[in-house]
Amino acid sequence: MDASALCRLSVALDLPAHLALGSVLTYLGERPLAAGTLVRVPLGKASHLGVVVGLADEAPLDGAEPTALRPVDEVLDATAPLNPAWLNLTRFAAHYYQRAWGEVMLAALPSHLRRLDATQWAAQVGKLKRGLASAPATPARPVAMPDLNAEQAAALRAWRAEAGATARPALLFGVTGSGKTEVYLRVVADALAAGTATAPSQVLVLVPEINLTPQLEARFAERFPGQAIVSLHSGLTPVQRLRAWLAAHTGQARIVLGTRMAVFASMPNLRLIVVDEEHDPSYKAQDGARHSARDLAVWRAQHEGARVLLGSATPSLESWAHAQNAGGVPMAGRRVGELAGSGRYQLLTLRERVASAPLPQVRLLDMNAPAATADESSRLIHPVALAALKACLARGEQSLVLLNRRGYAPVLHCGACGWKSECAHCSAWRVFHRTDRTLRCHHCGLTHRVPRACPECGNLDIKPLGHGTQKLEEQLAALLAQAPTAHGGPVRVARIDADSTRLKGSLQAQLAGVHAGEVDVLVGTQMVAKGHDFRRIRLVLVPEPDGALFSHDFRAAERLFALLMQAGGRAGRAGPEADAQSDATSELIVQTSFPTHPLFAALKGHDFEAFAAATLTERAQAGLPPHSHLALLRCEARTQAAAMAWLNAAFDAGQALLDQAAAPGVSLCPPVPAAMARLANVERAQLLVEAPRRAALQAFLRDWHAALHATSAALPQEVGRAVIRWAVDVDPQVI
DNA sequence: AGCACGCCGACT
DNA sequence: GTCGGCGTGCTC
Repeated sequence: MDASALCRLSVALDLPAHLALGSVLTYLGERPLAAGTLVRVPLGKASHLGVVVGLADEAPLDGAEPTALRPVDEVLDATAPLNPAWLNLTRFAAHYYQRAWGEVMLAALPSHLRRLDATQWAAQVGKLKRGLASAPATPARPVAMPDLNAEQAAALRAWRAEAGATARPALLFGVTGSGKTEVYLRVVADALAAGTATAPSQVLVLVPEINLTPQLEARFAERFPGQAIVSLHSGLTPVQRLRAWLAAHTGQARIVLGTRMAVFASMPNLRLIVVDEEHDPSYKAQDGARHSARDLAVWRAQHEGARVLLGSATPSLESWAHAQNAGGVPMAGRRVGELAGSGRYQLLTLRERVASAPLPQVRLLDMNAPAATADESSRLIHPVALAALKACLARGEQSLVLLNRRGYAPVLHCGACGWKSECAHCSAWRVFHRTDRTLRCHHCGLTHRVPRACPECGNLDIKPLGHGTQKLEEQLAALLAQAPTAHGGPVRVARIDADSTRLKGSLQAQLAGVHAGEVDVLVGTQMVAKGHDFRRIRLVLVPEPDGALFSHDFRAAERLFALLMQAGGRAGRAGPEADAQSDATSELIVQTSFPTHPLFAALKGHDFEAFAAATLTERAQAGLPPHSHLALLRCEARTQAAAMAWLNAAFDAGQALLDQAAAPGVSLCPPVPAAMARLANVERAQLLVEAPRRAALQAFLRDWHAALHATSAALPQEVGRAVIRWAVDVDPQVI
């Protein structure tokens, strides 16, 4: 082989971040390969999947020049290379979230691809192409579309009024039941119609959870017959995911529907991204590069000439601030979408529920009142709430009781010696599950049979403290046992939570049972509050929301408000299946010991805007997001002392950088143990970084991150050995 | 992270 | 005499 014909290729690989090597290595290629080409390259003994990111120049490599570059093993060229826009997206995400580019790219590719050689890859691609060629082309019949109400039409007009390079991201702010999905369907139809025969448009639709994909996929399939729709989420088998990814990458899939991972789908003709329930915390990844799929969706759309529509009944304060006029100052009393003004985001507003179904009445029950403290059952279910449940039963209506705590009781307690069922591996209680008589840690999975007697003192009288969904289900059944029902039979109480839906398909089956009217009272966790329509439910009861009001987590109230609004929205949604008495008002009952809390006043008025304005003011005063930008440096170690020692060194290194005044306004908080200090026998601590401007935070993180490797190398060996890993979390969800 | 090489106790 | 314990070190 003529050595002069060889070229040096830069190839990004998924290498562990603490490796001093970086993630882009240099290999010899027989010919230049376009950036974005998939290759397999040797590294040590094994062959790894990598992505060509360019030709390496003749300058010396990072660190010592290796004695000999190794040639690439093979080129996976059965498909087009990943396009420059995708490379830019992953590179931006890597920089922004302080991770290696190769790690982000390889995590964004279907994992099954790593196991294929060039021949197997070509076979997969061929299979997909043949499959598509033989699939009967469904004729694209025109589909009957429901009429838009005035607000939906106005929102669509406003959306269409912005076009081209100057179009802003749009925030569709619409109460539950206001018909946001219909607006999504219309803007998707627009985007698909705007494509050309040679480059048919592709659309990406993001949803917060896998559970929501089937119903949305059905809705899109019905509206867009003949258009290839694929789903992309972690519930797929590796091969299914590979196929869906490939369909998106080749441009054959016109609509890609998925969870946060789908924001990285390779889509050569991407024209539109819809982010449904954009406020949902699930969009923020909690492992690897802790990216926000919603934020990346906005960035991606703006850099690929696509448009982006964020939708929510309770937008994130970040998005809400962007949709206000000057500099994020909220403006109360805004009129409908068409008047949406000069924010960074276009605001589209839907205030009315479709078919004018009324919003649920919100009733607060004061749990300090004598009626609520008379006996144990009243402390759980206020007599007024119990009466409302009974009235529902008598009328043959369904009710939903929402408790965000699964299991029977959150902790088991010995009254004699004070023993509690703590987890041996986590700083948490093991939860009492009565159905299988176990104590289970919900964090690490540690499970034991419930002891017959106190393990500390042998006392036989150990008692569950507090209540979870299992106990609530049991107690409601007891409290309602004698209540007359419209169907004449005994009351039917059912429970839907992560425990009852462990088996594949069981959530859908249980939801179907509720829809079929086989359940009178449904007990559930937030799982049932999200996205599922219960047209027969007239009453939603939230017995214990107070925990979130005074949480150390500054976003807890925001999440509670969203959950309560969403829960209330489950009640009495109008629709073709709504029963005859659909004009009857539905009700959201909230039991609280703090009835004067301003959150509840806003809830009563269904007034997200008031809640957002008040919360934004508080955040401004406290210097919290969206008025500032945060990052966390997290450290995991075998001992808390090692984690703290490591973070203290990182703190000093960061402070030294700040003393050079490189990043204006950035400040560091001293390290503290994490809220859950021990998880699965790993001690965790963290250090908060705060900055008034995103750019300053980014500049600081870049320099700091580079310095941290040297900092940790300089620490005493026993600290270094005890540290398991560390990582930066940019824009953390909880601090 | 893998997966080597590398130097000390219980087995056929 | 080997098989294997996992301690350190390297991977373009």
